[in-house]
Amino acid sequence: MSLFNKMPKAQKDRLVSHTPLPTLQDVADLAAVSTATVSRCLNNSGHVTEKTRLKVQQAIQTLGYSPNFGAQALAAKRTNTIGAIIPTMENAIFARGMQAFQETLAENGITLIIASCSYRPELEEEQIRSLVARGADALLLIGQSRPDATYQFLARRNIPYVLAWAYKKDSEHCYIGFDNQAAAQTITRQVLELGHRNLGVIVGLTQNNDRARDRITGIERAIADHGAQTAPLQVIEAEYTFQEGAKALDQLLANPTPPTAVICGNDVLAVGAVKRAKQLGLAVPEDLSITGFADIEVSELIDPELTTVHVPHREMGIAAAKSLIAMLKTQTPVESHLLETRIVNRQSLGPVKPH
Amino acid sequence: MSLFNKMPKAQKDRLVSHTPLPTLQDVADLAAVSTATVSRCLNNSGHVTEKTRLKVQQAIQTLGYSPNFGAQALAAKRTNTIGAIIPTMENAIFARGMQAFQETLAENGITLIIASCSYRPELEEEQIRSLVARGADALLLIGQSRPDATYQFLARRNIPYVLAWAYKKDSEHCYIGFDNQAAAQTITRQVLELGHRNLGVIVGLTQNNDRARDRITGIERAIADHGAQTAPLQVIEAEYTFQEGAKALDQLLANPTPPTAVICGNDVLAVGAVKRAKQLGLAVPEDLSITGFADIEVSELIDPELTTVHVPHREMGIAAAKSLIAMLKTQTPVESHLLETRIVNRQSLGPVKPH
DNA sequence: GCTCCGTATGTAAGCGCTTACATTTTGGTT
DNA sequence: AACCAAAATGTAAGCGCTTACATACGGAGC
Repeated sequence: MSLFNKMPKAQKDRLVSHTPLPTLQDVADLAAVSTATVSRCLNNSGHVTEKTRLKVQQAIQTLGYSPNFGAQALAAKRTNTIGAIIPTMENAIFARGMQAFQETLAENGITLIIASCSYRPELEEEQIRSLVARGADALLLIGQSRPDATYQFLARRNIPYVLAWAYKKDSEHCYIGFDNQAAAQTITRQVLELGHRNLGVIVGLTQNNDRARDRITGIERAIADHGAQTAPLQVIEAEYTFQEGAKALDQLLANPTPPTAVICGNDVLAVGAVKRAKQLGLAVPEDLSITGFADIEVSELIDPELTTVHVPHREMGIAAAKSLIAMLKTQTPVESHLLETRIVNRQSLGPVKPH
Repeated sequence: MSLFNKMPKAQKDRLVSHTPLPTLQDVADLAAVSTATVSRCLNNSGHVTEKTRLKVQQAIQTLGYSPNFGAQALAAKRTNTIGAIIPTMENAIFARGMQAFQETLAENGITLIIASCSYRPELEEEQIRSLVARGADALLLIGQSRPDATYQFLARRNIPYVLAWAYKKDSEHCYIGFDNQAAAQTITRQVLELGHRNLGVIVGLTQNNDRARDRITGIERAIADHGAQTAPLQVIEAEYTFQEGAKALDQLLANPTPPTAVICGNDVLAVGAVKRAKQLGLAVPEDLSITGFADIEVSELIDPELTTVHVPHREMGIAAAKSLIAMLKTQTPVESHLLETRIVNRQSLGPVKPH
């Protein structure tokens, strides 16, 4: 125990460089009102005369008062904070949506806490607990696949959440996203209609990633529906980097009967594959067609530009924010929200080459 | 006033679907110790027997206890939360660094709150206040240019901060970054040494962006130092998108004596310019050399691959996190940290074409 | 001028933790 | 067995807000 700690508070204050911050009480004193009135002004919860409101505002100004977050949270039992746990911030796939999400929250006076889980479910679990412990009033989660215990944890704590970047009809959960399977099915159908009969697939790692799995299902279904004879489908899983996309293409091409079209589960892999194809002297799409998924910026950068599935990233982020805010306000669940995807026809998909 | 609100608490509890969450007191009761002991276990602040620690842990388990954030923050006067305000999450320039930043914070039990300011200083100011009001213990800010009042606000509240993505010697602030000017100067020197005498520059909007300004200064200084006769430097400012980079190149090429080399203030613009050059039928680097800055992923995607300035993004994010944590722990300022950049020679820069 | 009532304001009880200080326990010495 | 310091644990006072309820106020209606 140091001497310092034994000092009376006033003496300490003189030694410590900064004076204590003004409190609600200080504001109330200066404005000659009660703390309750000041609090009412701050949260504009009505029942305050214009005149007193001005007095209080004045006092807040001169003192440079700013509310204490912990006290506010403790007393009000809410933090005006929403958490989001995404696989990674590095991947452009989430960047735009999260940006819109954050902007929308900010417009509503809500702060975003963000955490990433590197596609590792146990880390996600941990981050969920951590964000809740940090006082997140609500959560944005990506996709659906996680243990029941996690959902129970959230229910027990009465924490609203939405599952974004995915959609499922008639679910107990609130989805804000698009139908990965249908979208993949549609673009695959288009590939088939261009005469391709030998398809290759490159997707992200499907373990713990329901979106990637759904996309594969969509591709398979399109092939089954189409009926025309198709060579057995080769599916390669790869991490979300250009390099891995390139490597995956190599694998696909190593096959004695290489595919004439490669459907990729996301733009990053697709763009990596396109680059590799060009390096190998293959013309895209003349020798090899390649499609993407997500329509992120790079898809327009690569030459040839990528034919891909457009996903309304910003719209999704905004919708997720609005839904969460509504849930918080009404304390009741909110309907899922299906967003439309569409195919952007650019240059990387063409008809199959006649022999 | 509804009937509900008049009920005794016990009756309410029976009506409301969820029972109240367990508190520290509940844990203490179950473990048959005092709340102080439980608290000491939670914050492992020593002085607890292994035996009691186990008892407490047990009780926490069975109750599913999790501390109340507000109460903790209020009593401890800290939130274990660090805020970051970056221009945008969409831009890959910050993504990797922020990812590393967040990972490092998480390893140290600290949560990241993130906000973006769209390169608008008044919004940044607002976000700073907002994050502080949300209880951020410390802040990461990008670059240096902001009003004195902002720094005073932080000083008054005793909030440590680092300025990242930039560096300045002998500053009162703590910088964690690299020397934008020196890096730009070095790559420009290399361009000049390859015989180029007519240079063009494409940079981000310099208003409110000291990094962009520093890079221009570096370029100008390299030219001045080099001494050889050089055509007047054309500088175009552009927003951080591929499209704007392309447009800027058009502007540069519209000049009667177009540059033989274009130095770009960042990779996004550079890559946009490369794509445009190819569209115009210019061979890169044979007809036109183009350099970037940042070494983000796309620089390896474009063909030809970009010669650019490598910035240690992850290292910077980690260093920023560590510095902030140290400041929080020691309550004293921390030294600035200069990170090294280096030029990555790839394909987009070549010797000037002889006539 | 008095009553009544709706609205503005005040009072004060927590909210669930942390931590300084007080007290008890432990175990090594004599 | 008595003593004592060190270690473990307990006690209780806040931390700075929100909000249910109590009270004061002021104007309308008589």
